[in-house]
Amino acid sequence: MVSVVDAVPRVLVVRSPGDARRSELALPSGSLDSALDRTLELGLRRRVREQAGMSLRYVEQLYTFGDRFRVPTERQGGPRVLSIAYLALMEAQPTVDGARWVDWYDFLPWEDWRAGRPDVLDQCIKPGLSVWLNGLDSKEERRAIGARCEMAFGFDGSPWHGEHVLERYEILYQAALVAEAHRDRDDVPADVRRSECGTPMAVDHRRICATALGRLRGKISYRPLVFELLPETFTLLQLQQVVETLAGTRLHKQNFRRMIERGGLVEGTGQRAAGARGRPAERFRFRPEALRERVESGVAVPVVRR
Amino acid sequence: MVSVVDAVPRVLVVRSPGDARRSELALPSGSLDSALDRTLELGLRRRVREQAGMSLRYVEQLYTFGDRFRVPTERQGGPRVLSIAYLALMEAQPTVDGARWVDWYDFLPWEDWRAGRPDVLDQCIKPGLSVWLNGLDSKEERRAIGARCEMAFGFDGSPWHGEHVLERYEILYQAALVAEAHRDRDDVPADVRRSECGTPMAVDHRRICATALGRLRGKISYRPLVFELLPETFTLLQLQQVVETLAGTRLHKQNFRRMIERGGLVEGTGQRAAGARGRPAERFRFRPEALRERVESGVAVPVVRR
DNA sequence: CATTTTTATGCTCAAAAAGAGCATAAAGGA
DNA sequence: TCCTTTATGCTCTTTTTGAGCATAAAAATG
Repeated sequence: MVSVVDAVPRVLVVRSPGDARRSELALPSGSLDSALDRTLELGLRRRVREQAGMSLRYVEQLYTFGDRFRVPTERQGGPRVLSIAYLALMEAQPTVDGARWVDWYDFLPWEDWRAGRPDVLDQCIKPGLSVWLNGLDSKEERRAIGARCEMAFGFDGSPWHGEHVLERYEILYQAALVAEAHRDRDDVPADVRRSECGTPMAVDHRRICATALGRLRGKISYRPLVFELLPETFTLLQLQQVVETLAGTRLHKQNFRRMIERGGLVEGTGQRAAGARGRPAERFRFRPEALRERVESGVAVPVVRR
Repeated sequence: MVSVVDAVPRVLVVRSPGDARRSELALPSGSLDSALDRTLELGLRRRVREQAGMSLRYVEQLYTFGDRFRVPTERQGGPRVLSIAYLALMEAQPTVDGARWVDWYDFLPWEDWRAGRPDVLDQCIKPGLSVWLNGLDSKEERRAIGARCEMAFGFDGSPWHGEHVLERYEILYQAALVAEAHRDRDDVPADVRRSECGTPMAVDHRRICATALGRLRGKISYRPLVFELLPETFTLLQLQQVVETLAGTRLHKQNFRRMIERGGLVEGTGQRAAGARGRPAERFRFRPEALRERVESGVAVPVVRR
């Protein structure tokens, strides 16, 4: 469950059950009630309604995670657990009991380029990956994995691909630069406790967050998802900030406005927003009819039109 | 499992188990062996290796299907079945026993626009949907669903969106224009046996095919998936035909060539293809290093660059 | 063998879109 | 009043797209 407030992307987390000393931050979860739930998505909605009193609007299935020993109970002979992760977009709502909205980038700080290149990249990740690479046995492996790191993190002039979030997390996990790797694996020597990046989460929930952010970044450019995160009417600056927040980068204001307006996804209401700092902005609303008019985005697929 | 041969997209199907009279075409499937398989994907690969003697290259998780009564055994009190569908791309290989490569568009004929607007659209689908719409009770519902049909099938000037494959299948299923609807549901009067479109499949496998085609169409434009379906070296016409085959539409040859070459994803080998009809074409090969140089596709996300 | 057909490939031209930034408008605060 | 801040309009250049003409190099045809 994701929302955006004040230019901060927020994800709903709870304290993981279990003993308090080792309690970790976790995504809300629960098991499927075969008898009650006609579909997986309806089951999810029912659970959220009952437990958090919220009714979800936009929901999409993200990925099914099923690696062995993914959850600790499997190590003690428990059954194989499959987790079907869903992504829900919403306006922020007050939370009940243990649940909190937490800045998504607390968990993935290297993904936030809005204030320029994030410090953690040069302070922790680049040196950490170097150490890891040098520790690898085969020269061939060093070269291949080094290239993979370059591509993923945009080192040495490689471009940064916003949507490769999962790839970056996987690398950090393998390099034991996230705390979860130390927790889960035996092969990390205790003295190699390298600087760890970002706030850890329970089980593989940080991987799920990374999957979700990557999916979202890939999708905002060709699907009108952002409007799920905004109120009924909004200014173009609000819209821009939500996109910036998810994309993790700054946008060119005038050109953003031009594209939005040309796309026709949005229409002015004539009202202006009050209370802000400078000149008041016009309020816009999403125009779902636009979806019917819009043409294919068509990147690199030049169709013949007669 | 998908391959492309001679400009025909092919999907591997088997005869569904069960008694021969009611035998249907089905996608290959099997259940997870918790003990053997460390990850879901490895389990899939093992199964394909053992049962079909093929080793898969590109594999991606598609979707997890979990509606109640999706498989018939659930109606007789059987356990809830979750199916985690995967999409694999490969060069066509000889098949074993019951397995066959079947033209994907046999199952989804309305998706193939390569030879112009498919007949089935005007002959079956448009009239069939009209009958269905007129049979709906509320006027409001007729209007809303009518608009959804227009958008999905591009009636009345709405543009055709290649990747909305699943949406179209869902509509046809609800309108009982595919045989599966008659098989699964009780609410379809037997006398309303409207003309049915395409070859039916077992269980919800045609829905899975639709999901896969939609995913593939959405993804080919920004990920180099096509090369998984091609041999080591290939001509630009072959490459174009594979894209056309998946996109279900014709492309502009010269511009396609220009885009491919500008993208740098491909490099000439200097060899020329023999045996063809006209002037022999140069053979190209995929250039994975290009991924490192490529910039973001960036549709509608105008980043500020300093 | 000359001619036709077929496919490959190079190149041009106009229209549309993207990238960058200047200029003016309209508010609040010092 | 003047300064700061945000909104919005507009220009200008560079790229990218969409369309199609022209030529090259093979096989097919007569």
